[in-house]
Amino acid sequence: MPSMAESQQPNGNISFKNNRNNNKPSFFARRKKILEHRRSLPIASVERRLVEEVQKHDVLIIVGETGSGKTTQIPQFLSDSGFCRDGKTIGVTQPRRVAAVTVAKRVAEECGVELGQKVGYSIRFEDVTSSSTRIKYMTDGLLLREALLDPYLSRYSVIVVDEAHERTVHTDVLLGLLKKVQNVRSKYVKDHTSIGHKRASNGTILEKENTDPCIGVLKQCQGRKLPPLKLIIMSASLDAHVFSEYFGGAKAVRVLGRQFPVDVFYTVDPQTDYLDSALVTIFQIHSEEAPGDILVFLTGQEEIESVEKQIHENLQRLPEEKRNMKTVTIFSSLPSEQQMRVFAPAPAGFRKIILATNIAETSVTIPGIKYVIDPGVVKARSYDPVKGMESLIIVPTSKAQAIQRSGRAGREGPGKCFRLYPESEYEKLEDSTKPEIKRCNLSNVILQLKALGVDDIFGFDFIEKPSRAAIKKSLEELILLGALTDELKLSDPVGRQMARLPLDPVYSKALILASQFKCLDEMLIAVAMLSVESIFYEPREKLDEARTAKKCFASSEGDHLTLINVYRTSIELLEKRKSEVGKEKPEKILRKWCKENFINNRSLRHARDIHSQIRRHVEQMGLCISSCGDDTLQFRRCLAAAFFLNAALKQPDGTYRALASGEVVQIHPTSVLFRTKADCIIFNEFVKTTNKYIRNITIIDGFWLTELAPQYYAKQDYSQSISLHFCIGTGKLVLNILPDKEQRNKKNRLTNQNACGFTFLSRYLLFPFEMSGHDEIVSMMEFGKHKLGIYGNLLTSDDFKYGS
DNA sequence: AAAATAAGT
Repeated sequence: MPSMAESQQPNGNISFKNNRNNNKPSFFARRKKILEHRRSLPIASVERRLVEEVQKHDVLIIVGETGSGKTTQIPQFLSDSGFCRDGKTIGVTQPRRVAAVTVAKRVAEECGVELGQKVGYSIRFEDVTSSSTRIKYMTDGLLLREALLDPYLSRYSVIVVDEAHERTVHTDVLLGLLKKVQNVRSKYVKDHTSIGHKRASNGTILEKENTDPCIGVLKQCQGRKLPPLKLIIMSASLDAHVFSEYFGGAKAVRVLGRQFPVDVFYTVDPQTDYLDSALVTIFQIHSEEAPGDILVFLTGQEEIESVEKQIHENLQRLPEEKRNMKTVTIFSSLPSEQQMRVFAPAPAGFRKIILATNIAETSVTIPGIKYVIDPGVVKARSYDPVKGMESLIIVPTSKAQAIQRSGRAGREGPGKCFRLYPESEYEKLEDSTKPEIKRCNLSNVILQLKALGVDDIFGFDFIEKPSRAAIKKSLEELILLGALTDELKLSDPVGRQMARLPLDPVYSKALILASQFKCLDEMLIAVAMLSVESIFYEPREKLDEARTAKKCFASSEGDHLTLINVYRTSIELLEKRKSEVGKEKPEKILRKWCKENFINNRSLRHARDIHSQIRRHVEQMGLCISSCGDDTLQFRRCLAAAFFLNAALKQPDGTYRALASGEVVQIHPTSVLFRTKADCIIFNEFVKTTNKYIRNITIIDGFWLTELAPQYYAKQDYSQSISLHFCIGTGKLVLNILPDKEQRNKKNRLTNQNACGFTFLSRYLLFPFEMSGHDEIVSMMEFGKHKLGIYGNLLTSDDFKYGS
C-alpha cells in the first residue's frame, strides 16, 4: 500500500470517483451538448455570410485565430448548403497527420455519423473513407499524391487548405497546382466550346495553346460534368495578404477566435547567452509569478538536456520549500512513452517546466501553460543549392513564429510571454518564416510536378519561387538519375515509375535498378530503413551497452547491410512469435527486443509500414523481387549504380573526398565503417555539424563507378578535345590526355607546377588519384565548360602520357 | 570520437 506522499495524485491527496462511466449520457443529451457547443463557437454566427462568400467567389481566404472552430465548422456549413451535390466531396487538407485524424473524428461525432462514412480521413497508411464520404480530411501531401492519379481532382467541389501560413513544401506545391486546376476547370465550365484556346481579356480567342498540360487532361474529361473548383485558404493573420495577392486579389474574411490576452515582455538589454537567460527567467518566474506552468522553447535535444541538468543543479542550491519545480521535456525523437509525460500535471504545489523544441509551437498542445519563455531562436533547415547540401542552423524566429509561441500562454486564461531579446530586436525580425520550399532540395517536388504534366518548372506559378540555382541543381540530378531526358521530359518508364514511388527519387532509382541486379528484396529493406530517422538509439548514460548491442548487427561491408540485418532480425522475431500460441503479443515482445537492443521501436515500425507500401508499389509495376542471398557483391554494386553521386575516395590523411561535390568529408562515428577506412565508399547522407560528416556508408570498388554510372563518370569528352582514360594497370589508375594544341599549352602549365591528381569534372568529376602529402587543390583550370582541379605534388611527367 | 527540428507521400 503506497503512502499518501508516494502516490502521485495530480491535484491533492484525496481520491475522487465519478459515476459518469457507469451512466453514459443518453444519445439525445449528447447530441444536444454537441449542438450547444457548435452554436457557442464564434464562427457559428457568420455561417450564412461565409456560405454566401464561397458561392460568390471561387477563392476565399479565411483568416481565423485558434479556437474559432473554422476547421471543424466550415466543411459542415458547406456540406449543409449543397456543396456535396452530385456525389462531390469537400476536401480539407492539413499539414499534419494527427490533425487530419482528430478533426475528422470530431466532425463525424458532431454530424452524428460513423467515421469513414459521410465524414472520413485519409493519410498515408490509413484510409478511413468510403464511397459515401463527403467531407474528407487529409494531409496535403496525400492530396498531391492523389493528383497524380486524378490531375483534375474531379471528385472535389471544394478544397479547403488549412494552416496555409505554415508554408510547408506540400502546401506550396499544392497551392500552385490548385490554382492551375481551378483555372482549367472554370475554363471548361465557362466556355467548353473553346477548349484548347486561351481567351484574352477582351474575349477574343488567342492561338491554340499546346503548352498547358492540363488541356490534355481537359480533353479527356470533356464528356464529364465538372463544376468549378472552389478554394478556401485558411491562414493566420500576418500572411493573409500573400495568399490574396497570389490568387489575384482574392477576398479575405476574418473570423474571431477565442484566445485570451497574453502580456508580452522583452528584455531591456540584449542577451549574450540565451540558454543562461532562459535559466534565470525560469527561476525568476518561479519566485515572482502566480502559479501556472512554464513552456520554454529551445532549439534541440542537446540544449534541452543541458538546461534540464542546470535547472536541477540550481534547485539543489535552493531551500527545500522553493524546490517545488518539476521539469519535463519534449522533442520529436523522444520515445512516445516519454513524450506523454508532458501531459501529466505536476504534483500538487509544484510548477511544471516544459522544455520543448518547436514541436510545442504547433504540433503538440500542452494544457496548463501560463508562461512562455521565448529565446527567439529556432533550428531551421537550410539548403546550399551549389553544393546540394542541406544543413540545420540556428536562426532567429520570425514575427509570426514569435506570436505563435506567445499564443501558447493564452489557451486557457490570460498569460505572459517573456521574449529574451529587446523589443527593438523584435521589430527587425522577418514577418514570416521563409517558406520551406526555398530551403530544401527540390528533386522530389520537381519530379512530381513533371509527373503532373508541368513541363516548365522555371515558369511554374509558385507562390514563392525557389532560386534558379536550386531548380537547376535538382533538374541536373534528375537527368543523371535517368528520371528526365536531356530535353527535361519525364522519361518512360523510369521517370514515371520513380514519380509513382513515395520516396526520395534516388531511392526510387535504387529500387528500379535493384530488380535488374536481382537484389530488390534487400533494397526494399534498405530503402525503407534509410527513409526513417534514428533507428539506433544511443542514450548518453548507456553508450557502451548500446554500442555492444549494435555490434551484433554490424556488417563489415557497411551500414546498408547492417540496417538490413536489424530489419530481418526483427521480422524473424515477429514471425516466430506469431506462430507460438498463448505467448505474449508479438508487438510487446518486439518492444522489449527493441529496448534491449537500443533500437527505436517507433522508427522500426515506420520502416515496416514503408516497406509494405513500397513493396506493393513495385509489385504493381511488375518489378521482380528476388534476393541476392549471400552474394552481397551484387547488392553493393547496385548501391554504387544508384548512389553514384554520393561516392567518396579515401585520401592519404584518412579523410575522404566526395567526388561529385569535391568536399572533404569524414565518416561519421556512428557508422560501422568508422575505423575501417576503405578506399572507395558510397554514402546516403551528408551532414554538417562540427565537421562535414557522411553517414550510411557502404564499401564499393571505385572501378564500378565508371562501369555502372558512365553517364556521370564519363571516360571521355571529345567535345572538349580532351580524352581521359582510366587504364587499369598494376592496380593503379593511369590517365591519358589527348589535348589539342591550346590544351597542350595549358597542360604544360600543369606539369610545370608538378601537379599530381586530377579531378576532371565532365559535369564534374573525378578521381583525385595517387595522392599523398597535401591534398589541397593547388590549381583549378577551366577547359571550356569543364573544370580541372590539380592536387598536391604527385603526378610526374612519366605518369602523364600523351596519346598517339 | 558525435549528437536529429518537425513534418509528410
